[in-house]
Amino acid sequence: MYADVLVEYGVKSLDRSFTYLIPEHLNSKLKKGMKVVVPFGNQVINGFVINIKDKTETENLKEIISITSGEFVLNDELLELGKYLKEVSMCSLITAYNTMFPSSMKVKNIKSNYNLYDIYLELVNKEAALKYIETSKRAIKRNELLTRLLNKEIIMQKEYSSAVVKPLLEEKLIYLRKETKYRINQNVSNISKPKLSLDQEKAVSAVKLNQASTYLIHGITGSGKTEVYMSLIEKVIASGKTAIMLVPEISLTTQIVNRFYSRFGSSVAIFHSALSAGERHDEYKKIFLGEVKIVVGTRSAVFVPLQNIGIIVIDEEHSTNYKQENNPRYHALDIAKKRSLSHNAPLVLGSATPSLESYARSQKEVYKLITLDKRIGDATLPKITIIDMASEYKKRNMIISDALDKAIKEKLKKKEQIMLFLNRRGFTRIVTCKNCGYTFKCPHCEITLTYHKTSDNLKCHYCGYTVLNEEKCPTCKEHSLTSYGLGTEKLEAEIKEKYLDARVIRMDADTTTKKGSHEKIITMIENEEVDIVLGTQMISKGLDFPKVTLVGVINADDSLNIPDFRSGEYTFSLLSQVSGRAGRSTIPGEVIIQTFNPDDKTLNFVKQNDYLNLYNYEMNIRRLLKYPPYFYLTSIKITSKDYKEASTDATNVLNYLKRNLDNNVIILGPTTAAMFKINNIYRFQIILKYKDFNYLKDALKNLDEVYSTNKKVSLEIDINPARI
DNA sequence: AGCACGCCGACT
DNA sequence: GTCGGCGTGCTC
Repeated sequence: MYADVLVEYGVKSLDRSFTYLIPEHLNSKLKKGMKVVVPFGNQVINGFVINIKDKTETENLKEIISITSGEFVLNDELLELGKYLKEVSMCSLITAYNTMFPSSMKVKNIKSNYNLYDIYLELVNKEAALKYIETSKRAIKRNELLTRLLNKEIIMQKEYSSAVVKPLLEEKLIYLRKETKYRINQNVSNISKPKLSLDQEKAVSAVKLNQASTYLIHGITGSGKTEVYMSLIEKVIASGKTAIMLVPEISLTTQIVNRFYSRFGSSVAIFHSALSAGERHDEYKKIFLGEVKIVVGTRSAVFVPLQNIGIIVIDEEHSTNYKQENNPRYHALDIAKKRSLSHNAPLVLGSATPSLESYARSQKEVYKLITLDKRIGDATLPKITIIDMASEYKKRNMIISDALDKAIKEKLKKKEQIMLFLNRRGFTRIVTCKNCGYTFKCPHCEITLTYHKTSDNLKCHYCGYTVLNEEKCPTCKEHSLTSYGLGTEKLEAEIKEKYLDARVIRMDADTTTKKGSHEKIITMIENEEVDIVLGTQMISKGLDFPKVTLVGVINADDSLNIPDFRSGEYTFSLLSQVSGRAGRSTIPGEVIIQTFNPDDKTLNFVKQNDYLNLYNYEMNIRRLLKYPPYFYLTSIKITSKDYKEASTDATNVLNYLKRNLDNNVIILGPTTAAMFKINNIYRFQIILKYKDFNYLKDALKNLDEVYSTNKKVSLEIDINPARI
């Protein structure tokens, strides 16, 4: 028998299988979907079996050395899914299969055994034990052990020393029973499930099970989408099937998974990239063995080997986190759709601010639209005010406007909580010299450095490059450095100074680096140990604190000004999410948005909480400028350490595309990419706009093939990029 | 990806 | 004379 094997290198030049002879002793054991060790050239490497056959043309075959996949095997559905992943993301097949395994099991690193056990002592038979106790009265400990076992007590091996246990084992009076021990264990505490509102009931019954349709739940913040997901999943579980629930980021899995644990107990597994290798192995094992029915996780959880899937839910479906930014550049939504089809199961997308693509599909009835437009209980949407910072500047209010100041003082007096949102970490943004105009920039990325006061240094937020803060300007040696811009660190200092009695906490990438610090801050807010929470996007999503009644957006302009055609959509979504943190229970909430563009359309749609008009307004622009959802995009980045090489090859790629694509495809560029120089690598970009991917599929494949052997210049092809 | 093979330049 | 630079080609 022979096996077709993919080798472990995820490079394009090796993206094909090699045939090996299966040695006699592996003949019955080896199956496709398993990992193996094979000789390759004059090295010994890892491989992955994709096919087993009894005939071959190839001569001089080498033999497979051993099987290394241990307990896990990819099933037929997942083997097919891998081919699909390769197709939609243009990665090599082995890269596709690698991303589908938990990384502890990736072909590259094989650790012999991740399994953990609890070991219990068990009696072989009663009579022998009784006889032993009778005849060896002096063995006090051993007799005690046997007596306890006779009384049906559960005893773990580690309760007794080996001096006690070993002789009993040798005399075959007792034996060891191993029970798999999982690192993550749920505490099952059945909370009574809340009664659904009429709207929620309707939403639940609108979703038809056992049918591969896609639904879009457009539900405003606080409208109880999670409860709808849980009811649907409950129905699915009751019918004997399983469910995948995707959330956009790891910090949200912890929150959601706790709700799932208390509702569904031990039938829930958690799956995301921040689990330790051992934890991931355990969760994967539970899923693989069918011990759990529900998997809650981030993007990568869309590949879990659940069988008999009855529903897939993608919460916050607009989140760009569902698109992987590096190889393989897949979107969890595409994978979920594929799996929904193979399992004949509904796919449910939910968001308060759906992506334009998804909403457009719901308008064309490709997706079935379900709307939830009321908050749960007596909660109402917060009142939103827009403040013009230009006139505040004239009053010398550089950071906090009069209106926000008044509101903060009022809430502090009432002992309610306040959230301040500023989407920029660090202290100040730019440090320049007033004398000669010198600006500190990252030597590797050409990005202005951000000053961090706590560590008194300047950091590049792209590559992490750090220099000590200087007193003098490095070029003109004058003491005339000043800084502009505002980051969360400076905001924190300002707030602490301004509201002396308030308890303030900052939540951003710099204060949540340690494991568990994120949860700690959340607990502090929940226990009302803080009055003012300030932070970046981290505070915008999913958090549900009933005592928060005021949200202040310090500077709404940052996200409006990012150079991406989606900046309006992105700003609307972000600010709606942030605003949604206010007034989630009985006390009405209030939101104050500070900006230099008070007349901006997007901000006024946020103020009116008007998704539909944002949608219409944006769609008009997208249609005129030929952007998604009217056209699809593919971005091709031409990157190299050598500026000249990158530049000339960018032109070469352009010429190739011009020659090989018909005029159905619009070619833009090459331009320097948004982040032109990152980590000393220069990046040029070409954008393609088209209606049908088939117009460019072959040309892209050829390009990719040609550059697979180029060591100086590489191509990054991103189909449907989340950002350009 | 990694490694051998091979063909040119400057050194104990 | 030889050591070593990295361009090219191949791996069941």
